[in-house]
Amino acid sequence: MSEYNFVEIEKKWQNSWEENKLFNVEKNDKPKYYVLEMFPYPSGDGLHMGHALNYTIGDVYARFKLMNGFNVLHPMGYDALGLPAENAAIKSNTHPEDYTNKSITRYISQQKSLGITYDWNRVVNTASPDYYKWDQWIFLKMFEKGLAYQKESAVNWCPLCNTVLANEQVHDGCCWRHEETKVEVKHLKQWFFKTTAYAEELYDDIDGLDWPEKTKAMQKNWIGKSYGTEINFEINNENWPIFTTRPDTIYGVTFMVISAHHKKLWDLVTAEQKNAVQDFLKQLNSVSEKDLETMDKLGVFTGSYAINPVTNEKIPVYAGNFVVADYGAGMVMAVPAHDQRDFEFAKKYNITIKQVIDGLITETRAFTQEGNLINSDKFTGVNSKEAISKITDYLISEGKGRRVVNFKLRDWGVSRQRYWGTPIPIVHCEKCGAVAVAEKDLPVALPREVKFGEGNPLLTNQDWVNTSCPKCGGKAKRETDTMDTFVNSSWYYLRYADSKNNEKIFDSEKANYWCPIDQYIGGAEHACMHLIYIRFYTKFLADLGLINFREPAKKLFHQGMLGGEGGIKMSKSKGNVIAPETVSEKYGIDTARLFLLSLASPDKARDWSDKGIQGSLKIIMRIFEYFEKNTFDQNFIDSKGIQSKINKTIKEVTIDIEEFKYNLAIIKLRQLFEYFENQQISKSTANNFLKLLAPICPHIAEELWHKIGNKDFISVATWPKCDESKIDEQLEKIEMVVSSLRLDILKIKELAKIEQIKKVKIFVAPDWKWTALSIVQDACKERPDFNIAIKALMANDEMKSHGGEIQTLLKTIISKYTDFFEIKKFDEYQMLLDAKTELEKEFGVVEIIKAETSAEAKAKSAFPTKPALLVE
RNA sequence: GCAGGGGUUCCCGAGCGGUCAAAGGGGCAGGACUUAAGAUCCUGUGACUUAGUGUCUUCAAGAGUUCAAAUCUCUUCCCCUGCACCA
Repeated sequence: MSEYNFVEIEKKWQNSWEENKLFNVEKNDKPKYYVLEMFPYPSGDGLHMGHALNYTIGDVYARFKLMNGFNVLHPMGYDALGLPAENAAIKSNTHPEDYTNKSITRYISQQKSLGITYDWNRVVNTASPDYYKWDQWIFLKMFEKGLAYQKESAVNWCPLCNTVLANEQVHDGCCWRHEETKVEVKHLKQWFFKTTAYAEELYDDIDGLDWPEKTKAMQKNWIGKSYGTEINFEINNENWPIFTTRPDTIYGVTFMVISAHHKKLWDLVTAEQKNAVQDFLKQLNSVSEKDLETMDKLGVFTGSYAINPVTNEKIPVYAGNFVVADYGAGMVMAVPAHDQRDFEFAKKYNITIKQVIDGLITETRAFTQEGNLINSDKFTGVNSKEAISKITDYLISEGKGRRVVNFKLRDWGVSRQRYWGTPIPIVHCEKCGAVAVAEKDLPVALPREVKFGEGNPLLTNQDWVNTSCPKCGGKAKRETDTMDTFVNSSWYYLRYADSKNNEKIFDSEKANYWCPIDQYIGGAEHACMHLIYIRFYTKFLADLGLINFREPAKKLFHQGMLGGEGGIKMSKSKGNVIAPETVSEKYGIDTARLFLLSLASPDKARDWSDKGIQGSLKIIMRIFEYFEKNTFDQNFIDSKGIQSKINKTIKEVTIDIEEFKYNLAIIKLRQLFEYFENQQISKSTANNFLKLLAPICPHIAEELWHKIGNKDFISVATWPKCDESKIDEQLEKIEMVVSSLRLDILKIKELAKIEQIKKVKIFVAPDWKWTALSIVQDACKERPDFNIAIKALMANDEMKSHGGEIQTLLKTIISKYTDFFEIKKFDEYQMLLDAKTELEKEFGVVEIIKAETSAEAKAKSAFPTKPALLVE
């Protein structure tokens, strides 16, 4: 008997699948299905088990759909541009291109050993000019339509590196390379994509998506549609329209707060306040809103005053760290009496708190609920909810306000002052300004020769920077900002449809055939950013007429995170990263797949465990041995039990996999296997079992499939169909009854020291529903039994104390709930008759005795919820 | 801080109003097999109790709705994810 040599088996089938091009797809007559896992950033650390889990979840689904007769597109690619490659260049003097290529090579070899159904002909690599050429092409289209534009915006700046820092590179307000150097906030002219142009559609289309509800909720909150009023405040004779959802509190505005990152902040700062504001800004050493929000709410007076449009009061304007620069006007009207944040700010800086809604304001809490207006001139007495529209109407009639719909979503800042990104195809000409590079001149390729570590690397290659203007031919410089890497991942799924096209971004017909993605799989951490950008791009490309759909992914699934041994987060620094190759060598990748998927529902977090995987190996070895030991005959007739069990399993596993409940599918497969493990099964049942196993453990399924004489590949075999007529729930119940009776009999035999069983008598009350009722009725007449009866039926102690009046109630309850409690006892009686033969095989004579009346049933036992047994 | 999602028995995790002392796995304990170890198989694994059974205590904590709550509602505590230059 050969042993389970998983390394050899897995290699063999992986090669065989590749040689036979099993997973390379083209358009055909079958319905298409596009399964996509979010592509990885090829990090130098290589793939870890968490990636493997993600791809395996997708792979099981792709294999399942493939076997269900779909033409399945399941591609893989690399989101290869990004910060880590550049950090490696700075820290270890490796060129980002080399770092990336090395990482990709490693990723591919690791992924191939996972046995995944990727179509390796369609790989995309975003760092390749063949790919990012089309990122640049899209940029030009956006520029043409006015959706790509420049404006000033704040960045983290390290004066020592002389460069912009990513939020990630700022640690506690200091530079990642210079721990003593405080990061400064600087304003630079940067490129933006006008995502807000699609805000309404992005928001409205969420409802139509078959995505997790929580993700949809997060996107809605992120886009943040709100109806409000824009009110004109005058500051230094200039009009500032301020957005608010609470115009009802306009009479209570006692100060204004402008974002500390606002581009017009300095217009408001007076000479006397200059130093104070400068000092304040120095305290802000990150542009990350996360940092700002967790910091104390700080502010400083700018020296300017705004005029309240309804009261004409002069109110001070503060600069604050908790106001978002790009939302609304980047300034808020503060009503400390009725907003908690404003309240705390006012307390801190001793600003007047003016109450305008009747309600309780304490030392620590503002009154933020609904109420009647006070101190509000002609609106005094109006309910605050009504006042929202009344005051808005008034402001409109005075020409001091208007109704607006506001979105929290902001335009997407795509500029990065870094090397390893897609160059922005713009040339700055002294005369013509920002000019688009001609389409025919794309791609604007990254020059290899640059210096890292100080300033923007692209600026260090003057040959590349200096060019001529595409418009006037005069002297010009290239844009040295590159694009955010989210740009690359916003349309990659379309490129897979036609990944090698040199003429076009993709062939529309191909994209429309394969896309949108039917099932997208990736981490929940992308709920807001990536998953909004990809939707934005899809809508834009649809508007260009390139595709005929407006949403990228029909269905979305978030896999859970994989933690390290003992629940500790897997990380390089903790040294607990599990590499898939180590695992495949030790246990085989099928075992690893089975283990990872059996641990938890795919959307839940789970932890790696070296011990746990042994359990998975065990069951795989048992399956292997079972198929080694047995032969499978086409003409063998399965027992009714096996027929029922296999069909039920087919039915349930099909649903479980469809719904991503792989862990439950595995439990059912194990139970099926354990059921037939010591029996003979037919060839077709053996085939069906292996088919059910194939998506989860494809290699061993393929191996055993061939071993039992099949010639084609199980990976592309047809998924088994459930024959409902073979499912016999009654039979399964009987089996349970038989096995529990059997154990009971054996136990009695042992206890009673019976050498040889001569006869088994089983007593049952036939019409249990009726018997129970009559027992209760009897019991109700005589107090002593009353409690027993009621307790047994209702298990409700409260009932005891209410005495006789309860009888009527009981009857109702019993007739209503008897089904839950008692009716199955009658079923058991029927089953017993069926089970009789089964038991006789083992114990000789078995007699089933019906207790004819309730009195007789009572006599056998006070409350026999199980058949009474008498063994002689 | 804001937004979203969670806390289930020794551990990991199913369950998401009645058949729930709660699937499955792991661990642990006992038994079978073995010279022994390993592997494998069987049994047990909240407490007390019975031949079958029953009673009590459990699903983060507290309160509530219901004849009935792990499951529904509210409050509190803790954990995870995201917060726009990590991808």
